[in-house]
Amino acid sequence: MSKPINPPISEAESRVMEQLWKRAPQGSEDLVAALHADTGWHENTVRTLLNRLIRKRAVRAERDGRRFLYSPVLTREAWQSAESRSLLDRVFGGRVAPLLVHFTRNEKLGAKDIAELRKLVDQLEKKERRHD
Amino acid sequence: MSKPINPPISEAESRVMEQLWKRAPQGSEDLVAALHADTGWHENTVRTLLNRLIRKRAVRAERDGRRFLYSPVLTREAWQSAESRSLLDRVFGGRVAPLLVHFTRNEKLGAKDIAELRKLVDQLEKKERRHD
DNA sequence: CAAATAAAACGACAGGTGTAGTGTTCACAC
DNA sequence: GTGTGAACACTACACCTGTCGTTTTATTTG
Repeated sequence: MSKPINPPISEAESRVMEQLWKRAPQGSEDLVAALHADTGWHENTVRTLLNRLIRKRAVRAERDGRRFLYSPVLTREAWQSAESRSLLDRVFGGRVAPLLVHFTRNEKLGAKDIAELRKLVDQLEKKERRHD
Repeated sequence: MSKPINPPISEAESRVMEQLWKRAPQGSEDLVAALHADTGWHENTVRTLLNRLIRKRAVRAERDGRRFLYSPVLTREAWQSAESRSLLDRVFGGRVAPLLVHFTRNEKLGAKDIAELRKLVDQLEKKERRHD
């Protein structure tokens, strides 16, 4: 049983993940091209990041003839969850309410955001009543 | 005019800030004691962190006889804002709604949390109407 | 086959972080 | 005025990150 390790992925690494979440599998050529366009990174920078992501079990590489095809293993949702939870624990003592207060107070929300939030609250209340 | 630099403060450094946010100013003795109790850190570890925080302009030290008294310069709110914004930009593409959806969906909210959220939404809607 | 090249592997290096160890200073107790 | 000890300063060091450079290997082509 090889212990599954999933260390946090770094900022630069997450840029690579973004590409893979958009489309997968992809060969390194495409990844290098897209990321060079986005960030100016050198080819080897991208390869290094890919290898680090593989070591972290966030990406899988499968041979395709002479090259590799890369696919994400970590999902975007799982990553968002991990990062969100980290913020919640580190910065807001694990309590959701202060975090939500912070975001609703300090970020400019458009009418659409507010509508969406209201829908969420309605749903939450309904579930709460059903569940009491 | 020395340009004011405020690099991000690290995880360990934030633990020191927490102590200073609870009470300030404090001498290093108290800080060392509290953080040793909380984390097991050695005295010198705490001093190193304090010095790094001073270099980052997040903490101020004033002489008090032969010792120093330390006070936070960075406020907890400013730090929370910076960290939150960083998550928002890095992980949610700067869009608040998906972040809120994520938190309300994936974190268990108690009745109190929900009530608080509803109050917030009500306020937001009122402001929105006033402001249309 | 030998040369050219593309892809991958491996190595590098500076700056940040976590976590101390060692050196220095200065008031105080003789 | 000398030794002691608390508080501070300086140094260390391994690991992570961002960012490549260099070397090896496999493939294509004249």
